[in-house]
Amino acid sequence: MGVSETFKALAAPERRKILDLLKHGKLSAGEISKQFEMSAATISYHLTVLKKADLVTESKYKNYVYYELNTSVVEEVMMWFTELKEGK
Amino acid sequence: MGVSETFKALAAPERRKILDLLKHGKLSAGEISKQFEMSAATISYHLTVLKKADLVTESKYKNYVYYELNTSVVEEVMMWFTELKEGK
DNA sequence: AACCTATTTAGAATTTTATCTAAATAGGTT
DNA sequence: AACCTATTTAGATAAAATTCTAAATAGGTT
Repeated sequence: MGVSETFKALAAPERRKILDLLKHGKLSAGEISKQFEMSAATISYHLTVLKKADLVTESKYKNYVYYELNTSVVEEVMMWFTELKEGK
Repeated sequence: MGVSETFKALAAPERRKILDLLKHGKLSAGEISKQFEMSAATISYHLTVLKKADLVTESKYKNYVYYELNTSVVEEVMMWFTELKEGK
């Protein structure tokens, strides 16, 4: 829930790719997993990191787990950058 | 020189604090170091990380090394966020 | 040259991350 | 209930990041 977790989450290309995939809407863990070479367990790990950083939210339907981009945290980090740039 | 390096560099609170210190102008490695409990060697390490991420630039004067914020990379990362948010 | 101050580099120890396989859990369907 | 599919958790291993102390380098001053 802190800025460190957010940046840490964004530091891995795999996780940024996941966010990119989610730009156009919800996807299940499996649908996300298919876009990578890594094991489903590893993708699950990356999804957990993104979830802890509040960059995605999850919802369940049947035996699927859907992930969705959480743009409010993106706003928060943009704010951080703006303040850095403006020397506030 | 990549987005990963930038985010990785920003993920540590010590390094974000260094950037904050540099918001109002150049500081030498020693002046920065004084603001932390850590050894000068460790701060030097963090400065190297920031330098590799292009978040700071360095210049030498006498036996001092001055560090300065590099705002152009900040712009670049803001762009990345904007595209994520706008779903481009 | 000898010395002093500032900073970085080297090497070691510790912690954190990332990945895999195998097993566990959860929800349907037959 | 038995089974199948989707996903996560556990445990192990390997790699990367963080920190320290001690030594090396760089630039002045005396």
